[in-house]
Amino acid sequence: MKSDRQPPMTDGKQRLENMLEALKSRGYRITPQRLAILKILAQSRGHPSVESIHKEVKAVFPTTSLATIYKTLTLLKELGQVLELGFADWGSRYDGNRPYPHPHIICTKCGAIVDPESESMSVMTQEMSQASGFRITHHRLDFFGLCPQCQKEE
Amino acid sequence: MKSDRQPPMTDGKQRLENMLEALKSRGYRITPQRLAILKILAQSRGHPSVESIHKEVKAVFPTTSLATIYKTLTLLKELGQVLELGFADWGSRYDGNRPYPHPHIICTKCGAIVDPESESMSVMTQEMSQASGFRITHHRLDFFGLCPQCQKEE
DNA sequence: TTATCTCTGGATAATAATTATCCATAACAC
DNA sequence: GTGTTATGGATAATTATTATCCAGAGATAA
Ligand SMILES: [Mn+2]
Ligand SMILES: [Mn+2]
Ligand SMILES: [Zn+2]
Ligand SMILES: [Zn+2]
Repeated sequence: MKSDRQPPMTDGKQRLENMLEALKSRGYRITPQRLAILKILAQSRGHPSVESIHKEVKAVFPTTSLATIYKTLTLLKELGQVLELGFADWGSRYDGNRPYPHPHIICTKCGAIVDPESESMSVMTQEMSQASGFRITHHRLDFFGLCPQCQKEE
Repeated sequence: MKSDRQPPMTDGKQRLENMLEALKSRGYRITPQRLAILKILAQSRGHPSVESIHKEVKAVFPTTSLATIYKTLTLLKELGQVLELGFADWGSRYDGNRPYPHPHIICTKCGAIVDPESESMSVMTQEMSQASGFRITHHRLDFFGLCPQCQKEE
């Protein structure tokens, strides 16, 4: 009955507050450019790319450099406030709503990335650690395929 | 009872035959350089990098170019004979023994990559497909942490 | 408000893995 | 063996990301 919309852990507002606090509490300045980037990350549900963030920020501050986007993302990564999905073949994508490892489903045609609900990773991590002797710190799980929209257009 | 050694689907010999057949049957030539690369991929269990393959091949054919390694790996990927593990931050690693999606455990300190035994991915894939509406074609699952050796050296 | 001090943004160069290009030559079917 | 054509080697090009540099914005206190 209820939608297939995926509610984040917290709403965008709360996430923005968390990010701002993470910066402020460590003495980082809240500049207009940074604020704009944080807002985009906190509100977006589509795992934006560096380019798309840059485009959005430039709509408000036209002189914004690409380097500023990269710098801010690097900072947020260090503070654990954003999850980077790095890809070998194309640019990275970022999740500011769930800055911790979680599965993703990626459309290989249009590039859409969505967050499925899932829990079973923790048990699997446990098993892996047990069997291999590794002390596992994090993981990355991507599913690839065609989204419903792109299936129609086939 | 049985060892913790990880037996590949087939032994190196058989894998080499499969790869050679995949090339021959489609009209690709078996050059000394290609043969050397295939042997390395078929025998190695450590998910070699382009650089390490290059180094090994050059030991036999000193004039071998890095481009040749890349070309051969691209070809084998197209034929489904090697699995590429692409990383955003460092070079790719390759699995010639299990050229299909399977989990990996990666040491973030020394770069070791091992194949754990695991089955539970297929059920998880099923769930994901069901819940998201995606038609899932493949996946990628990496666990990151410290290998037993690097834990000791901490 | 003003002075001071440091952090940050913008411009641009540098980096590094991978891919593209070019052509002499090795592979292989005949 | 010969002829055709794919392949190897050298090298340039590509592209996402990082490093560098410095003017100026933001914080802070007088
Ligand atoms: Mn996500
Ligand atoms: Mn493997
Ligand atoms: Zn799509
Ligand atoms: Zn290690």
